[in-house]
Amino acid sequence: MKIIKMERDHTTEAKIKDAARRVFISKGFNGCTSREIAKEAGMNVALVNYHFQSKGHLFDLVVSSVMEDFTLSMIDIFHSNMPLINKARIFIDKEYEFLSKYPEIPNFIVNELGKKDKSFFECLDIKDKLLETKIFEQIEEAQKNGEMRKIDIVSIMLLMMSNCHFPFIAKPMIQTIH
Amino acid sequence: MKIIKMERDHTTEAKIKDAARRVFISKGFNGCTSREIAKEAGMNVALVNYHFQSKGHLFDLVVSSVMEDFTLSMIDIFHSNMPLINKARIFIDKEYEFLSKYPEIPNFIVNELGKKDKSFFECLDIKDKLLETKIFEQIEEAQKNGEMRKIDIVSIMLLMMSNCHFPFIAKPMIQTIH
DNA sequence: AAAAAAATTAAACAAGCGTTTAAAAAATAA
DNA sequence: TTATTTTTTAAACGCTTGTTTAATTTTTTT
Repeated sequence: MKIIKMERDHTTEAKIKDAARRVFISKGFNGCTSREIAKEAGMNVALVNYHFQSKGHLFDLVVSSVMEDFTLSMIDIFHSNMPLINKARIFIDKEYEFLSKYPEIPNFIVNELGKKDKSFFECLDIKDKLLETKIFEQIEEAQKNGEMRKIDIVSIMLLMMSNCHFPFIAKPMIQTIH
Repeated sequence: MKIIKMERDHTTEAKIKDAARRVFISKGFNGCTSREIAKEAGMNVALVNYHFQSKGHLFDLVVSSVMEDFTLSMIDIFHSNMPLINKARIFIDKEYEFLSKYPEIPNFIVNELGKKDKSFFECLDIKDKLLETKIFEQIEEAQKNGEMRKIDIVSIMLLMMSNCHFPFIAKPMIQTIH
């Protein structure tokens, strides 16, 4: 293990992590092997464990990385001072932009999150980051002013995300039926 | 292999298939083992292969069974002579009823369908059964009469299913964030 | 340039996998 | 009953899995 890193995207570690991300996302934790990840990275199998201890640990790093990507644009929008209706519009736009780029991620998150220990995700502090955002106060105010019907934010986000994500998640099902 | 079956729900075959259904749905094909299924059924491992040839074949049977359950209530509603708006309401009600009973199924379908060979699902003739339904003509008529804005049926179903299924699919994600 | 540390490799490890075998048990047919 | 077929079993098969080892190559330090 290096002490001073090269901080480049082409170190062995980075190559393996990138390969792992691709493979894990498309096949899931149980659907792939350490050897497959190593091959995708063009590396020897033993290097996976040399640099990342275990397949499970590497997987946790990938999940963290994916969740970060996933929540980043979302948090950004919520932080801004735009009016609520604009936030909703831009949120949906950004969601589709993200989903077009990484169509496999919703399914990956939804799938692999269910299997993992809940406490693992607390350290990702997604909830905290969302709470720092202005959106909650904004919604509360809009509801007081009567500009918006009373519905809690979780339901709102659920509705928006349902319609954004589901088409990507259900793509194989739709292709089968239709 | 029996020639004349007992046709009971308590034959070895039925017990194994039921156990397999439970295990496959909650853990996926790669997430479980033949031994696990056998144990869940209270049977010897070898019986799985004796009665069902292979793990893969048993899985295909489970997928077919699940897809049948999944589409059955849907098809039923579409076949009826109700007005369109009632069909939509009852469709949503039935979806929620089904999803409350089998909350893991949407995720299972969405997940395992993506991995399978497409041609396998053609024999399930879901599309054919949907086409036999009156709903397509009904929609076309409603759109001609101006009772409904022009939007194709696939999009309609996608929207309805998005909002019904996504909450169940995304449950672990929501629990993590919220 | 020599010595020390880090990175990479091929090979092996035990454990678990799906599946098969061959013998015992149970059910059916004669 | 005896004979025959079907069902169940424990054990083993070959193979793949994640991981480790020990030797080699590369890089860094002195």
